[in-house]
Amino acid sequence: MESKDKNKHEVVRHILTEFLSLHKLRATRERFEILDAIYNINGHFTNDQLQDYLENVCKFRVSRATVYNTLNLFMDARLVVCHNCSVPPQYERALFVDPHFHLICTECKSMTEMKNSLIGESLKLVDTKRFKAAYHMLYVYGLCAKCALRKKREMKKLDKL
Amino acid sequence: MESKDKNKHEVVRHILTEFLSLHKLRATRERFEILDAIYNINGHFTNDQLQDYLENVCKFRVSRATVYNTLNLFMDARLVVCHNCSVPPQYERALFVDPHFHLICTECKSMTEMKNSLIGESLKLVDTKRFKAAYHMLYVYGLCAKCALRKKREMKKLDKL
DNA sequence: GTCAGTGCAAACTTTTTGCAACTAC
DNA sequence: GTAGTTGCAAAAAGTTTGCACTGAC
Repeated sequence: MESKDKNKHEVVRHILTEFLSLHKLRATRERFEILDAIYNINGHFTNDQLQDYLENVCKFRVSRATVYNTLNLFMDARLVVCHNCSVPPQYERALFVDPHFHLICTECKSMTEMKNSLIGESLKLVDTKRFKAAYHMLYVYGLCAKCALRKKREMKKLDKL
Repeated sequence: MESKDKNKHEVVRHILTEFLSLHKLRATRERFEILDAIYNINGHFTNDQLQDYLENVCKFRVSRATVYNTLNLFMDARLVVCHNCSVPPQYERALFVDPHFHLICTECKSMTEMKNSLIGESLKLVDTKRFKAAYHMLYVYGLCAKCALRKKREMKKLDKL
């Protein structure tokens, strides 16, 4: 593990420790193992994929319910964000990621990232009296290259009928 | 019904007719009743709420499966958009709505709208070669006023322990 | 007349819950 | 020791599917 990565893990573990202590919750091994796993995975993952990763890569068994519970806890702690655009939902770490938004294909439901630095500024306009904004998600829906091509072909076929 | 509203319904019915004909799908009564209902409802609605509205307000019985099927069809036709941020997902008409984005409370999951005219411009930058952008959704997560107050009180309570 | 679309119920997937056992504090 | 947390299995919630019937073309 690189020293930069080691530091990343230390930072998020510290945030979790603080959060647990502030909310009078317990520092269980499960919570820290799951946190480590999440900050080792690059990109998006589902509940199931996280459980598989824990079992196969980290050699750490957890129950499905605990993964659910822990992901919810981490979302409260702002350590993880959830993308509900697909079923099952996909999760992603909230810290140590470059600002980006998501391109979602309305056909195949695939989700890809695109780097972004523009939106953040506009959001400062959000009324802070009636709503305390913490973070935002921008989803751009459309067609990925593959599906756009396939759809074009299907349309041509229909025309010929 | 106002003449503006009547026109709105005619426009979306026409779009649906075109879409169905293009895709060799059938113009069933169900599809048009559901379309009318959607463009009468203001704001967001769930599958269930739509079915209730159809039954109680429109006096038109449809099966749950048909509501699911039809909403999926309307999403393909870009007549409806879906917000998956909550379970069950909420739908909203895609046309005849002012540009807006959504404020989602991470505590109570409530979703409110905020008018917006800024984001659209930035999106023109999305690479059109690899992804054909059609529309976008911006979700701002945070705390609604009610939950922010409640959380603040809870924190104070914890401090006293 | 044909076959896409619908209604209904059953099946399936995903998430939550209840309870006994465990363990952080 | 107490009570929060976990694992497991059962239940609940949400969505899809199979099949017989209906109705658009």
